[in-house]
Amino acid sequence: MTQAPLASRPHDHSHCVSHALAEAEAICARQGLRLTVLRKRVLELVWASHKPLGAYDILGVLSDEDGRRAAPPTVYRALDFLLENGLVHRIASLNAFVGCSHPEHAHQGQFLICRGCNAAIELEQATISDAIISSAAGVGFAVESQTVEVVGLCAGCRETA
Amino acid sequence: MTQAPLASRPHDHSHCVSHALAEAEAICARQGLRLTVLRKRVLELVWASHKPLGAYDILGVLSDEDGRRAAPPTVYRALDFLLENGLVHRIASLNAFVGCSHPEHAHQGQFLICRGCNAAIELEQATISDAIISSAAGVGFAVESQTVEVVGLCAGCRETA
DNA sequence: AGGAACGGGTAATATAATAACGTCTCTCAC
DNA sequence: GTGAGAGACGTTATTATATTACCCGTTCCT
Repeated sequence: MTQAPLASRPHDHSHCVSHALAEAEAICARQGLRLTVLRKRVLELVWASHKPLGAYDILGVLSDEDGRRAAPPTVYRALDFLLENGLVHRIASLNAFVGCSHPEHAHQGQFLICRGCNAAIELEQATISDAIISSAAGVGFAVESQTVEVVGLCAGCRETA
Repeated sequence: MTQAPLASRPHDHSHCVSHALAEAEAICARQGLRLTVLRKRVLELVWASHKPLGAYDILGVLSDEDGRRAAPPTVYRALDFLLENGLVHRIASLNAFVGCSHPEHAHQGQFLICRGCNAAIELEQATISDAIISSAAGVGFAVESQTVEVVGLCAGCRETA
């Protein structure tokens, strides 16, 4: 049994944030991408917790914090950039966004979403994607992208309950 | 290799529709549920093809066909009923609905969505859900519901391409 | 300097879903 | 049979999510 992921247990969360930002800087520098102030701020907000955050929540914070009421495209453009470059994931079943735990390499996220604490735990299990790919192949279907989003209770919330 | 599912190859689709409606009637009768005219019509529309259909598409058809402009709650209530009773599935990544191929028993659908023809092929593979459940268990997470939605190309569209 | 590419502001609109309230019609106990 | 309650559905309004179109300024390249 592997160690439970950080998202599902108490931890010094500021490490997550600073680590994610530093990694984003490094990746963008390496690939010649511009991590602008806005994009960095949006990434920071998404990483503010392990709970997926809606675009309009981000919009609300941005609007509050600098007085100027930000408009949707501002946030969606930043999110598009972050998505395209693998720095955040979109959770389709929640219409929300969460920081990517492993931005250093391309991958499809698999998410465990706790209905107790709302945290999204990112997995990257070959057993799951392999099962999907081979089941699909069995009916002649060629997989290009996968969405795996699971709702349930994380270890912490199960104890509490 | 199992036989390719109907959704992914040419077939007499009217059989799908009449079979689905008959099965829905039977299930509702058995469980004392009321498959009203509206609910039946919505189910029929969802089954009109194997392509997931948006709530507002359904709304459009209903409005057109009987002159009275139907309102969103009309459709959403019918869809809620059909979802609760396992007669249709919702595809979160498309905000759309598709007829359930196996309404006779409760299950979570797994979907292969073809980006060529837009058809959604429903799977029910234990290998996939088992992989998910055991990966989740590995981090102490108890699964309650799964969303598995895969985009790619179906057998027919691969040939064509 | 000229101009393409990019980032981002702004207004409007599209798309998806829900809330709140009213009415009608069953059904069932009495 | 009648009235109370439940369920189905109409109607209006509102909220939530996302995109389009257009503009402007900066940067970078030549």
